[in-house]
Amino acid sequence: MQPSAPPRTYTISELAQELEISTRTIRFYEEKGLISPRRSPGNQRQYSRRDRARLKLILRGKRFGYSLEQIAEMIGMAEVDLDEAEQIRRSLAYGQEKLQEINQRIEELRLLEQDILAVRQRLFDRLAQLEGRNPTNPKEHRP
Amino acid sequence: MQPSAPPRTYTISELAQELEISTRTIRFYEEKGLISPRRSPGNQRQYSRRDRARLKLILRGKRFGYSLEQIAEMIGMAEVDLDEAEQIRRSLAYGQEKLQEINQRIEELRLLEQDILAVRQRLFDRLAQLEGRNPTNPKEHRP
DNA sequence: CTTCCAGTTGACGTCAACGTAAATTATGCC
DNA sequence: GGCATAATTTACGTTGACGTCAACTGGAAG
Repeated sequence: MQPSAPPRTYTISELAQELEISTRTIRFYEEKGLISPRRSPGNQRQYSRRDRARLKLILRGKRFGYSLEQIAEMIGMAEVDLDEAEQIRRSLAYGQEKLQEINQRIEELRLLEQDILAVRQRLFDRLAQLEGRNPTNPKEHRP
Repeated sequence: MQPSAPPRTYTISELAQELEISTRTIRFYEEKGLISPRRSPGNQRQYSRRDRARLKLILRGKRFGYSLEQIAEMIGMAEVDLDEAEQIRRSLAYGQEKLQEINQRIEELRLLEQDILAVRQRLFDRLAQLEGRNPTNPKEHRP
């Protein structure tokens, strides 16, 4: 048999470029305990596919207004002073909540859509009014 | 005919309480040009139903990670130095983009859901492993 | 009119989430 | 080895989004 296939790794700048964030940001996430990549013999960070997926999750969470702290909880990094099994149970429960939140958020997006549609409607009406009043001259106002 | 019905107004603290934000926050949004409530003879802010709806929109936008600046654009307060019609056209175009963004975001929420489900799956497996391995544990499964 | 609470305008403080700069070390390539 | 890139740590700076405090004013209840 062959030795296990070489798991593809990424450098920090590769990921930074692909995900369109700075290396500083990635290191910052590590400071906050959101990721913990392996290190090379020369102490350089080596990111696995899993690390990459996690970064994507973080960014996705951010785009929805979650704070890094909330994201950390979501991933299950909190409550480190519990025994592992209990820690996992808590994380599972937390994740359950988050899943429900997501469905609520989808509903909210629909509401946001309605809001924007309402604003558009008003703008549209106002525009028709403006243009309807001055069929020939786009700028003239009352003398 | 009756004189126009008295349009219901709100004080700043009423809104703050209802929307669960501070009065400071509301005034801050005004500083940033996001709302411009009328003033009473005594110079106190009077919020209309429209103002209230706008605040809700702002908060909703925030929950999805939009910055106040982006929200301002969304509402159509930018580019004040254009003539009104052109300004409205821009705002309409911008709104169109936002509507598309919203659909993308709904898709993204589905992805986020998948991410979390994946994390959960791993945690779940790990938990089963832990409990399966520990014979003193009440939840023993092995024969 | 006084009292008292709600509201107003500054001005300064704070905290999260990075940016930036400097000094040092690794890695890839000739 | 020698050189140019790229990475690492440390430290300080910045920006957005408010919080907090102070000094003042408005309004209505007694």
